[in-house]
Formats: sequence, structure tokens, C-alpha cells
Amino acid sequence: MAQSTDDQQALRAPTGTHDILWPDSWRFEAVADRFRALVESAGYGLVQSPVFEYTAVFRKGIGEDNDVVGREMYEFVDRDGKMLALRPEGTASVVRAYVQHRPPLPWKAWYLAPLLRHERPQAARYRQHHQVGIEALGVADADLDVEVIWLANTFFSTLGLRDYSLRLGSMGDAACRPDYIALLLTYLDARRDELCPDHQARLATNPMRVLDCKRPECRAATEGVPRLFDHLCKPCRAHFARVQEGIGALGIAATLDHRLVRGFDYYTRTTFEFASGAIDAAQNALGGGGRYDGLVEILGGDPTPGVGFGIGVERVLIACEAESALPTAPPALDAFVVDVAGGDAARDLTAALRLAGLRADRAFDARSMKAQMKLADRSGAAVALIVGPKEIAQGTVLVRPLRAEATQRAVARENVVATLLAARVGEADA
RNA sequence: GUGGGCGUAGCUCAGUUGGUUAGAGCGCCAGGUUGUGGCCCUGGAGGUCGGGGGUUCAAGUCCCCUCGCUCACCCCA
Repeated sequence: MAQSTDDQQALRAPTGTHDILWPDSWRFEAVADRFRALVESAGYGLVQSPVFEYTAVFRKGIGEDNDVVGREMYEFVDRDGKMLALRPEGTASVVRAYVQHRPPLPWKAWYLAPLLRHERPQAARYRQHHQVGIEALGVADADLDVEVIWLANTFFSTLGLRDYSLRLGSMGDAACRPDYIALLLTYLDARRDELCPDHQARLATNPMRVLDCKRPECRAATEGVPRLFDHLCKPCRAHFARVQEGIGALGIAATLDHRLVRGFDYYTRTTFEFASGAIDAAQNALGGGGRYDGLVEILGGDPTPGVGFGIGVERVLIACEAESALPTAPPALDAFVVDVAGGDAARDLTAALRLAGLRADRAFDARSMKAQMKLADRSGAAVALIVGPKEIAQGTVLVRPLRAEATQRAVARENVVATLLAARVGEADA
């Protein structure tokens, strides 16, 4: 089983991981920045938790009967003999941090975190991906569920995405779900032989997952299955109704789906999932979440309600690409210094420009003027600042526009920074 | 964990029934212009043909194994 990595494969990114190079990395940052601005506008603060935790955090939080914990988690024993796991999911870590530090309630936190799961990679699914998410603890009010869903929806819409949809469901709570599961088991036991093999085996451990099965045999067998929506207890029914009312009032379209059973054990009441219609792959879920009123207690805290979501950044980027929704041009340089007089000017000018808040780069290695001009052009800079022996003698710099048909002109060395700053302000006003 | 497809230059690919020193476009470097980018022209660098074994006078090409990538199932963002 244990295979050693040979020299060749040891020198590439591990299976299912990808380097994100410039300028793609800029798009990633742009998405993250939009998310930060949005959730901070709603009172959420950044929480940074470690990429690894004691294994128990995930085993207890997410539940043992789950592939993410059962067979996909990167687990290891560290040099002190501690059982650790790389974070496969965002919520458990954040809730653990809450339990450990007891910040005042309500506590509204957001995160951007790499998640690691030993899955078989495929289109739009990787062993390391990133999620942005929020978790709000200490509030049972359904209006907070509405706020959370609104934030996810608004994130997508302000990115410019159009082709996505929201499914909404309720998982009930400790008062009504056991009764429903008993009802469900009665129904499914009579049709056990019609289910797919996986779910015949899973009836004992997690019967509700059958509802989410895509196989035709399970679909057919659960055609007339009792719906949890029809068996919610009174408080759950009122909560669900208030959530629907709230998102409807905010103009968010949702499809009620009694088969929406999300993967983690901790969900209670509200669950939701956003899927993109633009992603040309089997994996098209953008993100999802819900309420988890029992999770804090499971992880050792006092009973505390919670609700949140996680959104896959890579999936959002794929959707943006498919819908041409995100600008792909990174910010360009303001100036590129071409120095054919020994390099002192390039050294000093770039330092001065950067200190003034301008973006500036230069060539090295005393390359030919032609080579330096090519680099200047390729850099995307607005102007080339040319310094040769003649300019040194005159104390000037040639400012040559690269993006427009305009003539170059000599500017006194000490006025270069001010000239470029003025030009940039002029552009911003235009 | 299961199944399908694919591995030739940094990238996208060609390579004819096995037959000389393995090619193109783009990109990169240099020159054409001894002070000027883009367009054009010329030249150059860059390849253990994923790796190993086998068949053969001869393997990028055929066979086996292996590694990797990729798509799908399971599951998940």
C-alpha cells in the first residue's frame, strides 16, 4: 500500500493540487476581496484557525459515518504522538475556536481557508481547494438564516453570476427528525430490495441519504416517500416558513427540495445549496450551508445555535470564467524604467516611484535598449521612463507613452514622480 | 475505492505500413536599427518522445509493467 514517491513525481505538485500562477492568482484574490468586503459590511469578522486540528475535532463535529471523515481525511501522528488531521471542512474548526475562546454572542465570523481531502480528483474537484464562508453563533432567529442566505446570494450576484440556482430544505430538529426517520425507515424497509446496493447498506446508519441518491433505482423506490416537510414539529415548521418568507421578501428565488440532505451530520432545520448552471462538469455546486444548532454542544460548549455556509472559491472562479463575469486584467504598472546608462537611474527611480505609491518595474542585467523596451511593453506599463547618457547629462528622463499614440517628452529628473502622479489622477478623473 | 481516455520542446500539437542527426506554430533569446516596444524578416537556445523492461538489424511508432494527467462513479465546494 505504502508507495514511495520517485524522484520525478516528487518534483511536481501532488495529485489533485494545482499551483495558481499570475495572473490567475489575481482573479482568486479578486474573488476573495469581494467576499471580504461583502461580509464585513454585515458585521462579520475574520477568523483564522489552523490548517490542522486534533483529529477528534472533525470526527466528533462532522460525524464518523461520512466519507469526508471516514476515508478522505489526511490524518497523521506528529512527533509528539498526537493524532492530527488536515482540515477537510470549515465549520468544525471555527466552532472549535468559538468553544475554546468563548467570544461574546452573537459571534459572526468569516473565513478563507484551504481545505484538504484525499479524494479522486476530477473536473472542478481537487484535493486542496479553498472555501470562503461565514459562521454565526448564538442566534436561533430564522431571520439570521435569511441574512446568511442573502449574503451568499449577493456574493454571487455582485460577482456578475447569473446562471445559478438555490435549493432550500429543512432537516427538522431533535424533536421531530427521529419521528420522521422512523417513518422513513418503515417506508424504505418495505422497498429495501429496490434500492441501490450502497443505500441498502446505509439504511441502518444514515437512511436520509437515500433521498439524495442519484441512481434511478433509488429514485424510483423513493417516489412516494414521506416528506420531512410534512412532518416537521411546530417550531421547525414556523422557522422554515419564516425563512421562506424572508428570502422571498428579499427577492431571492429558491426551489424547495425535500430531498436536499447535505453531507454533514451536524445540520438542523435550514439547509441550502447553490449550484451553477454554467459549469460544464459533473461537480457544479458552488456552495451550501445551513443551521447547526447542536454542533457547539457536540464540540464541548454550552448549547448554542449556529448557522453558516461554505463556498468553493475554485468553483466560483470556474463559473465566473464560464459566464465571463470577472474582469481578467490585473492592475498594470504605471511605469517601466529603461536605463541604458549603467543602472543607477533605474535603481533610484524605481525606489522613488514605489515610495510615492506608483507601480514601477525595471530591467536588470544591463540588457540592450531594445530588450528593455520589449520588457517595458510586455509589462503592460503605461509609460517607459528612458534614461541614457544624454538624459544623465541633462538631468532629465524621457517619458514615453506605451499604450497610446503620443509623443515622448523629456521631464526634469526631479519632476518625474509628480508628473506621473498627476497623470494618474487625470486618468482616474476621466 | 471503481471504471474510461490520454502522455512528443515552456504552451498547443504534427510525426504516414517500425527506417538516417525527432518537427511546426506560439512563447523565449539575439540580430536586422552603435538611443526606442508593438508589425515584419533572419538566426539561436530548448526534447532522457513520462519511466522501466521486451520484440527487432532498427522503436516516438509494436507488446508488457509502472508512474502521471484527465474525465466519470462514490462522495463533495
